[in-house]
Amino acid sequence: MTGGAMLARGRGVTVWRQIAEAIEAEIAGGGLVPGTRLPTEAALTERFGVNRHTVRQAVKSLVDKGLVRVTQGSGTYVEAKPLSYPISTRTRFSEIVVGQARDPAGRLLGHRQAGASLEIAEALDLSPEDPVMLIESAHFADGVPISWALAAFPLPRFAEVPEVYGATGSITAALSACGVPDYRRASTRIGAAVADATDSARLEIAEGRPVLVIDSINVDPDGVPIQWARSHFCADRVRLTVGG
Amino acid sequence: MTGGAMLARGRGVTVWRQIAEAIEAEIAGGGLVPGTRLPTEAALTERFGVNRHTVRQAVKSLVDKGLVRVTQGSGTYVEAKPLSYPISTRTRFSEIVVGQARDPAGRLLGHRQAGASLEIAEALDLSPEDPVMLIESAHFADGVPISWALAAFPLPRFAEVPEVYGATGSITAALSACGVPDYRRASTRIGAAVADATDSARLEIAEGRPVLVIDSINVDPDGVPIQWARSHFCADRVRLTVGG
DNA sequence: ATATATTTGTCCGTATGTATC
DNA sequence: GGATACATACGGACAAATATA
Repeated sequence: MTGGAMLARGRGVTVWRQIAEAIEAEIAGGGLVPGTRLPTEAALTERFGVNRHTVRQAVKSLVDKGLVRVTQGSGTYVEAKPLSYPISTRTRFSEIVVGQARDPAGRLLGHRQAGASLEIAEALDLSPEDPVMLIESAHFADGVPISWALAAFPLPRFAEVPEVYGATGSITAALSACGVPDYRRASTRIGAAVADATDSARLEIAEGRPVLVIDSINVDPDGVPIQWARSHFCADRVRLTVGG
Repeated sequence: MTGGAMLARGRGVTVWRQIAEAIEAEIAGGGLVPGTRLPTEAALTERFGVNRHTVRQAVKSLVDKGLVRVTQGSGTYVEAKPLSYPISTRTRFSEIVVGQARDPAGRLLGHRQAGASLEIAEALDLSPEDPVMLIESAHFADGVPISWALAAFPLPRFAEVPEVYGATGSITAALSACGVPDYRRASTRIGAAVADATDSARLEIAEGRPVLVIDSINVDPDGVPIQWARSHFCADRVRLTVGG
């Protein structure tokens, strides 16, 4: 038995592609649940009766499709299916995650006071160099990093934001503590980039993977801008939706 | 005169970064209009009194920021500032481009009849393998590629789409010729990826640059799905906006 | 159409300052 | 302090793509 019984050689479909499709079918069919580890390269090599490089090429194609993630020294893991992330006037990270039966978390990475840059000043209707509170945070679903963000809040009104956010992991709670019971999304700009070293570390993805970069402005019920944010989403783990 | 009078060495800011910021300031200040060519590497080398490699690193950082584009053998050129692309129920490429004082164009790359894939069948409310017309097209602003798309239309209702689109470069005109005077966007899903060989060729960008991948469904006034499309936007040349 | 010059891309090096352990 | 790794800065040669005469 030389293995590779299901492989059709010399019929126009490369071997690595057949292997990739076989694994993909297992994932789609539910045989491989998100989070589980794929068989090792050695095991796949034996199972399909091919060279290790062929298996690696197949796995690489699945990585490029965002279906699996490889961690050197650990193994290859099935990715969760992308989070569907609606962009609306009432966009709340935790509500979106809970709505898809997953467990949200937010973590404060750091904060500092600074003068508003030109961009932030314009977004928040301030003058340049007016004091703002900058906070960096990371956001997770089921423990997997989804996004990280740099956000700016006008001072002195929102001086307590870092403290409350650090304790609760919730922007909604932090704003509420500052006397803003509700807020809504006033504008959203969406771009894309490739992950740099920071994205790579915070999102636990390789440099060069795609990220969605979203600039947003939230306003209070009176329409006064209270938060500017630039969020970096791991594009492999999220699909933004608007309308329908 | 050894050049580089405005460079501050040994003060914590690297030389290549100072050069990049100097060029960026010229672009922001209007001294370098979009489309114009930057001085050659040799010229910048002399002007700043540094090694060519240092200039190249500065230019590379501007490329990564999407401010300039380099073409081997030709030069490096200032990029146009990104097109602001609103996503709404009434999204029309040509209207958006004209609204920003730029010149839109659409080109038919190819078309073929095929059976609907699972994804397309679901989007258009058909059964799998029902006949659809697939067309590939590319879209430009001022002659610069902005996006390309694969679109599917139900048959036989939209058999004439390729012919009219090929002649006019307008989806609106093609649908109108098939008896659909108006249509609206029913759903939009946004993801991101890195450019593959196809994206690279059609958008005239390097492989590995970011692209925005947008799946959209358009419906006629009765709410019947008439078009599914997967568009690939050059992320360096577009910012999607929603709301505000 | 062909040849030449121009311009960027890549590779081989060397040396130096800085951060880290 | 010493060892090490890494990014920066510089020098030169040639290849590849483009522009031009």
